[in-house]
Amino acid sequence: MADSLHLYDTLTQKLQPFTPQKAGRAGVYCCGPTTYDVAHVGHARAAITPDILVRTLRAHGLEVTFVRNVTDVDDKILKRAAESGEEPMALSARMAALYQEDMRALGCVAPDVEPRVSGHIPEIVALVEKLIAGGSAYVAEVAGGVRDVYYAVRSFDGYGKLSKRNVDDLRVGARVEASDEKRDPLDFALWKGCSGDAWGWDSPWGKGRPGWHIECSAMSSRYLGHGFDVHCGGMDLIFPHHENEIAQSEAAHPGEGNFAATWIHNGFVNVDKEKMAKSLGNFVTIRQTYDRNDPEALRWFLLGVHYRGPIGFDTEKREDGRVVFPGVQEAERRVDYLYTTLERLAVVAAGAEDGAPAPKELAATQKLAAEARAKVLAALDDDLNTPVALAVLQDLARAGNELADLAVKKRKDAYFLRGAGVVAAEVAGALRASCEPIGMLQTPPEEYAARTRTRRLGLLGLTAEAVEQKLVERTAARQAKDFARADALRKELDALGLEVADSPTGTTWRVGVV
RNA sequence: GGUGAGGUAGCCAAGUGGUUAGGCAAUGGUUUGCAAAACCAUCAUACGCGGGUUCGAAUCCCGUCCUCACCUCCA
Repeated sequence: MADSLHLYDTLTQKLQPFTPQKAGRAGVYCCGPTTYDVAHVGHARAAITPDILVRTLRAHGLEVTFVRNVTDVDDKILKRAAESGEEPMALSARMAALYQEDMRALGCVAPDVEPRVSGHIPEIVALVEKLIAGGSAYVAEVAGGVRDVYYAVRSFDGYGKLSKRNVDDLRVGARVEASDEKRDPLDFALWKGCSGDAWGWDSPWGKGRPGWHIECSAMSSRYLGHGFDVHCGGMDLIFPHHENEIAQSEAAHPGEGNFAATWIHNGFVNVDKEKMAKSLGNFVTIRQTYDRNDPEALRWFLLGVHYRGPIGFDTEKREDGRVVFPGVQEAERRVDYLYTTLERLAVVAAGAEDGAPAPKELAATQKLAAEARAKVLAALDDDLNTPVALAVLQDLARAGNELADLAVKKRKDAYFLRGAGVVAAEVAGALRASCEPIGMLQTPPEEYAARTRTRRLGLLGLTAEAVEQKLVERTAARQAKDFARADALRKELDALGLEVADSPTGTTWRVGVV
């Protein structure tokens, strides 16, 4: 596989063939959340990108160690906790749990290791000591006997190589804070000292907290070693976060090569062409989308655009005041389509007979099914091109529906149905197998149908019983050939957002995407 | 100012030298007691603008306009 997967590497700014550092294995590190608030859609995108990468690597048979950290010690956490009177670690733990829940619902594979800063203070302290000993960092006295430790940016020759900046440019346009403690305005904190009663840990420099950046150097090294395969994160982390990680890690491992072999960075989620961000106040939380739409719809929505490009997230305010997310709604209809296709195929597949020959007119469909997973993997090999992967799935699903339509048309042709059933099973299997590398369709169809029905009925303020009652009435009217009455009832249900379908085998209903 | 990412048909979005995705919307059709869903067809000789290279350019080169992001916390 090593030569089929190509990833765009931020460091070299080129599409690079992926070659594992250790044969048969891959180490992936992803910058996880700082746990001071609930995650928004931008965080979902940042999580789903490494998810696709890890799935792709595993689909190729590599043994992947996926590390995603939790930054549970940070000034923002301290500030937020102080506002509400909550203990900082309690806030962190609460937000970390919500984050994990959000990502699990999104269908993201769980990290193999999910290290927290609070559990790795000794590793961080050791790394800072090493940097001081190597001349890359220095201790600075702050008022009141408190001591900080700073990284001396100019001591590292490669500084700026990831973000394509040079230190002098930075200096000119710098809005970097100069302070008395820093020898150079560009220097950044490795350890921030604090007084006795403040939130902190003991260290050789007195009580304090780790600076931002150092935790990722310490924890990635602990679990993946220096020079692991892929480091992921949002594009806004390139500078300064990842630049600083490189400086710290490479200074601590002189002569051991690059900190990470490949850097991939996902683009932003935009609202009105502007980056979704806490500071702009234009963010929508992941849970807000889950309230309205299925988590799998959000996944489909996010995969519809290549990870490096911007993706627009629209919100629309309806007359009744409710806010909807048109893009995610559209995605939910697509997800419905896929699950419905699986259900239809299952019906046809139930009529399969072992060894029955596949009908000639389904030869092209069989071919599509046989090739689908390989096509999805080929798309993912091309720098995780998920939009192309989705197109493959839709082509296959269309073929599946064509088959199901044909089976209805030929419902009296027992010979055809036995063979078509075999093909239907092939298509359904291919659909599932092709969805697996992108984490779609991982729920049994009936479970998906049940959970979306429940959610949508709730949004509409309806109960299944009320709907069923209307349908009983309508069925009676239809049997009495009172079509005027039947249509009136249909109209009524339709206005409520319900889709009623009459078929030879009876009437079914579903709630449309709301 | 420095650095980076983008501008593709009504909308979203793949495509990086020659047969080019996929989705949404719209219109027509198959099906249906009527519908919905599904399927078929059309919309699609589109690629910010101006030059150039080439037998041939959305794709390469030069110039130019516009948008966004990072340079401060940020996924």
